[in-house]
Amino acid sequence: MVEQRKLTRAEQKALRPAQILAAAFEEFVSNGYAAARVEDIADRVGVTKGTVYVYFETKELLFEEMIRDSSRSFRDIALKARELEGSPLDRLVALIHVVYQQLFDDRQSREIMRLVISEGPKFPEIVKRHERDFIDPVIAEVDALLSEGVKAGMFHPQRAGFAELILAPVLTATVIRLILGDRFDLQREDYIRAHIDLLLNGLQVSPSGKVH
Amino acid sequence: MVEQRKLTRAEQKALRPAQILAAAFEEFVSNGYAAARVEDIADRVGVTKGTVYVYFETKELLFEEMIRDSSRSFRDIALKARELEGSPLDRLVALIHVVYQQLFDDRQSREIMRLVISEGPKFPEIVKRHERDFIDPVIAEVDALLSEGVKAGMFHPQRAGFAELILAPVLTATVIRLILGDRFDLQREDYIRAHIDLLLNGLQVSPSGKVH
Amino acid sequence: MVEQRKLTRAEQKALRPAQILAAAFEEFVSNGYAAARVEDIADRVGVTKGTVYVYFETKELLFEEMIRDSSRSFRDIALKARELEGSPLDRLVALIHVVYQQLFDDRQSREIMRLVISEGPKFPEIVKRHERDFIDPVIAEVDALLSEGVKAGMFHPQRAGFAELILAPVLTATVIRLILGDRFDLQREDYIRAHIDLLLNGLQVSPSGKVH
Amino acid sequence: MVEQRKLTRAEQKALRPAQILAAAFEEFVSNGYAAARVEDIADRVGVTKGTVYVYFETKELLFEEMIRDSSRSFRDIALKARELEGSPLDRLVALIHVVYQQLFDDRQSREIMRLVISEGPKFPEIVKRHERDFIDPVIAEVDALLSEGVKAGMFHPQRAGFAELILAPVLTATVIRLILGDRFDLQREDYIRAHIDLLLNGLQVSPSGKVH
DNA sequence: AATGAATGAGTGTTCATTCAT
DNA sequence: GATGAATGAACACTCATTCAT
Repeated sequence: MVEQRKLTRAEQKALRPAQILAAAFEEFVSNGYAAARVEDIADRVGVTKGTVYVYFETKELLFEEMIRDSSRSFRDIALKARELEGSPLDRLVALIHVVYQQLFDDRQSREIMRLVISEGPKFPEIVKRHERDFIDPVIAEVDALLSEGVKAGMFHPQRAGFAELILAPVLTATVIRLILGDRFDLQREDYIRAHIDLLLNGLQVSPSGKVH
Repeated sequence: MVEQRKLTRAEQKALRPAQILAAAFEEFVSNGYAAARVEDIADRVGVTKGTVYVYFETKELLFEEMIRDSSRSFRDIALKARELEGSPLDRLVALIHVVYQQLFDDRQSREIMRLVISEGPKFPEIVKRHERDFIDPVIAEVDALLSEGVKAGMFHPQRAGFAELILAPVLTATVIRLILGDRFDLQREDYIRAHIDLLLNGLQVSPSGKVH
Repeated sequence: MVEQRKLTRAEQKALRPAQILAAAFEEFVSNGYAAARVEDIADRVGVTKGTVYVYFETKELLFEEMIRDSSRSFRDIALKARELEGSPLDRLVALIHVVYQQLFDDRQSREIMRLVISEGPKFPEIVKRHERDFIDPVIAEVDALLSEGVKAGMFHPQRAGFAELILAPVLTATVIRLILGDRFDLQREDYIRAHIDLLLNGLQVSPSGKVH
Repeated sequence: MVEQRKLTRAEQKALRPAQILAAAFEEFVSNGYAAARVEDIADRVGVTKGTVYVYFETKELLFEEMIRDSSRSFRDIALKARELEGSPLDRLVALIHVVYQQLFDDRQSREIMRLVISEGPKFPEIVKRHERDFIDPVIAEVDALLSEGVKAGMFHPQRAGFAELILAPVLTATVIRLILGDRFDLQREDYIRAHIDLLLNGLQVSPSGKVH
């Protein structure tokens, strides 16, 4: 207790913003922006409403800072994508695994995605930032990998035109998980294996050039 | 428009529910459930708040009925899926096209998807209904097609395990469109063609059995 | 049905006001003036709100007419009081019985009394009418009886000064019944007998002139 | 009044509930539960509607707490009844005086009685509490006094069967006062004297055992 | 006469925000 | 910095009343 109090006085206050942001994440995620109550956020931290306003000017600014704060693991996708090594194929497969880890597995990322979808129309800034910081870089990275693979003769040029197609199964699994919650019961490992296998090799037994 | 003032009371009345539901769709889509105002819905129809309550008991019930009402083209996916004819491959391709039309192209379906994602936690009934009426039937239909194709020796058994993978590109495009709105600029035809091509034939030039 | 319809067409309408007044009595009694709903009154009759307004201009006027209409058995007390015959004592006893019948026994009278107590401050006219038509005449009649009895040497002059004292037990029983409702379990006959016995003969074994 | 502005926030706050309850008493008494407006209660205190809700969750709970709070002098009847000393006769007479003081004289008690009569059907809890805390104890006390007096040979056994009869004149005077308001002009002292005299000695000059 | 759709003025309640302590 | 009492602007919902049919 002696040491805790020493930490407390000085550090308690330093921790406040982070505590409030964490509480805000939970409340905004559970209720959405409009229905979340500042008082419930304060209660979660164990302080009163007024205290929240000491650190954040308005509910709106708190929301925006919370989104920024909770997008960390989101932004890590782009970071990790850039650090990959090996052949284009290896890096593609590794990148896919990264997205499963950072997006599908990570509750925070998933819920931020929900909030971007639901509150986007009201907070265009947030959408733009996510586009700039996450979507665009990842798409760019995938595009680079694909070009490289095509140049190396590994990937079919006409099938490497859309980066979105490469990651679609992760995004789809994530969205379904957002919608169904705990009821979504996916064999994660099998799904990822099938994802990569299908992506690389295709569904048909006798591949044809026919386009439908 | 020419004979609009000919509408009798009785005709007016018969139209009211549909008018209100249409207005409710716009308001709930723009603002989300909590932030939408019953009065704005009424204004949109050109009536007063009280009139909305003549037809819908509460804001909550209005929301639920609006979701049900606006899910029509959503539910048509499952309907149309069942009517397809031809080889498993033909039907698979046709089904994919149906989903682009009914989900990706259709603003109503897209926005309902946004609302299911954002309001789902608060309206579990709605999620369950969508799961039962849309998600499950479509997954089942795709699964049936895949089994049939495998049996016919057309599809690789180990790559036909997850129906979600087949449709992932449509869902992903839809979600990105929800997030980016008008800024999402996709070459629809090329994307669909690439989707199907990649799905059937795979990305790699020399397919391998290697699993990553 | 044949004969009923004949009655219906012509008489249904003649009955409407009475039906509405009866329904209004129930609703106003159950909920009080402010909380009663015109629509509930209409529902009770099996017509729509508009019909009530065909017969009664406003909720307020309906309330007032209902009170007037339902005060019949109330007003009969004064009427019956005037028709009594016999010695002052006989008439006094008979009058007491009449009040038990017309007020304590009669649900309508009791509930009108409740409404006069509760809505009186908002409807002073109603109170004045009740004072003039019921309270004053009955008090006057009792006073006349008492004077006569005193003149005849039957009643103690100093104990015959307040008519209210004579009827207090009936009013009290009625008020308690209003408050407790079905939980009020009074041995009616014994109570009336004790009322009259006590009134005439007093509680003390050795009466004294002492005043406390 | 001189130092009124000296009140600190804390002191103000400590007073608020009592102020609101007092204001609520006036508004509920004047208008009844349904017609009373929370805003008028707030205005009376000099605060805004929101402030009332800081202290009382709902209008209904405010009403119930107000009734409880304003029933003090009501409950004192039972308390004072238990502290009486002297012969059964003395105590009976003293008890009657107590009821005149605490019920007939006291505006708060009278108006609470009005509210119990008018709002009882909607607030059965309140009625039950009043029955348990006030009606039953007083009846019990009077019954005890009567039994004692009968045992002591002071009271006629057959005329001492109903406690209600003993107090009926007070209740009756109170009810009439509730109905007539300021127009009720009673010679209080004479009435009380006549009440007790009549109760003890009876109306008849030559008492008879005859029962009517 | 009867209907019932529509109105609009209200009313209870909520909640982000402020500010004196 | 932290509090929490107070505010006031909203907002869902109600209901007496009207009126075209």
